[in-house]
Amino acid sequence: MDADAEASEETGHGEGRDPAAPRRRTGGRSARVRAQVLAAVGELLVAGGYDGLTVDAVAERAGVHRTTVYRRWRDVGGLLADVLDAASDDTWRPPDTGSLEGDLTALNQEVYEALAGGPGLTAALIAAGFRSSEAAGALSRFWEDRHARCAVVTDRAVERGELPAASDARALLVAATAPVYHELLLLRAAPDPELPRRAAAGAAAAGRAGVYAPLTGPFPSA
Amino acid sequence: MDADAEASEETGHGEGRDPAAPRRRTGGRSARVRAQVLAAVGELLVAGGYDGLTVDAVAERAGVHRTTVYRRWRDVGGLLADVLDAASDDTWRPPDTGSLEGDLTALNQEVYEALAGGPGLTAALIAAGFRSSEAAGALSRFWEDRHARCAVVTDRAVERGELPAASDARALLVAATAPVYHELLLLRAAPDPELPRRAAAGAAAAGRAGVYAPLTGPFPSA
DNA sequence: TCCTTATTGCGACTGATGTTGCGTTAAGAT
DNA sequence: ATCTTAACGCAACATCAGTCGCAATAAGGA
Repeated sequence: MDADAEASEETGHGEGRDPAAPRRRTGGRSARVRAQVLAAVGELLVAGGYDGLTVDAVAERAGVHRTTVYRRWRDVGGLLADVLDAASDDTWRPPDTGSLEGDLTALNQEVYEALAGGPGLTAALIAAGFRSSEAAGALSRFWEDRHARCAVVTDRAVERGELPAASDARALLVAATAPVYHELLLLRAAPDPELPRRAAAGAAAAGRAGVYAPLTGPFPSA
Repeated sequence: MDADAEASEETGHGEGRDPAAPRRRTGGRSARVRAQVLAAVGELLVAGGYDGLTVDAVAERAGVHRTTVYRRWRDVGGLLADVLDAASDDTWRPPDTGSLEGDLTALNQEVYEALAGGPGLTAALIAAGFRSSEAAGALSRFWEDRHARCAVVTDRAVERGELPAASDARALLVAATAPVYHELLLLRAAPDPELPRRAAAGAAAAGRAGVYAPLTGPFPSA
């Protein structure tokens, strides 16, 4: 990761700067190149999936030389990692349907639609995570962010009395969504429109049964 | 797939054979080459993961020429598909611990141990499924076989009264195992020794609640 | 044993991928 | 305006993946 990572300090110190720290030039041309390249990545990805995404194709479509892309992003994984980081500052919120099972079903529906229709962006990013450690890291950050935002789903369910207190939001969310990813991505099963609802219902039932509450008794010790 | 697939007929017909069907030579040298190559694939895979598995490396380690590997297996995906098919005729049986949750936990434990320790064989095969359609097909066959063998877990649970009748064995199995794959393979979370048991408990609780029984009432019609 | 030919070995070739050295452009500070 | 040098463009180079034509080997049947 040598793109971005601009330190916010060492701007006006003048004298006491580290001689081994070159000042980045992030304005003007560099910013324009970056924007062109990231746009080209997105366009090529929706056009031809992961397999159509080569460094050469990106450079050509961005109107930039191959070497520039190699030096700044190293490989396709680095490109996707940058795209993912740049697109993660969106305003996504989990759905609020009024019930735990409804929220989880709606979440699964989003996952289902992102994965069911052919070679989509999501599948390409996940596939990239198996090739590039940079893309894998960006994916982990992306998912961590999504899980943090989804914690409110569990909180609301606890308030409604649908779940025992102190239920593990992450485990519940994984239980609900993992079957959808597993069926469509790993097992490559034929898309079943009932899958989102059924996986959500399973996770919700397990949650109601207290599987994701670490302690079922009233004594938190031991 | 042009390796194996030896037709069992047209052995002694003599006169009426198809002129466009060349007789395969599966004995002696060809069999030895195949064994050497598949062994080399396994050794390289446990040594360096998927990224260390190139056709050239396989050929060199097997003491075989590159062209031979390209002609018989086409690419790395074809190699892995053949390895997977050759290794699938084992005598694997699902565990029988006496309870549904115990069986699912033991299954998840196997998955966990196959995925938790570094870049294992399983992860390499799954990663290959994202690159080669041949490897993806072999993986689908492998998983279908495993799921069929695991149906007995659900049957036994129904007999014991732990599950309602006509529970969907596949959906239950996916609900139990998917979180393990998802955490370790996609989310790349730190291995949690409690994960197999917890995921199994969640699926078992959902199963007990009747989520995987299509009809809860006693009337199977409509 | 001999004959046919499937299969393998060999080397040359093409194209894609990734690297390096060097000259040019322009960002940012003075 | 001027200077320093980070970032870019360019071309040559190196490496790897994959294919093709041809000769050598050996499997399987007569």
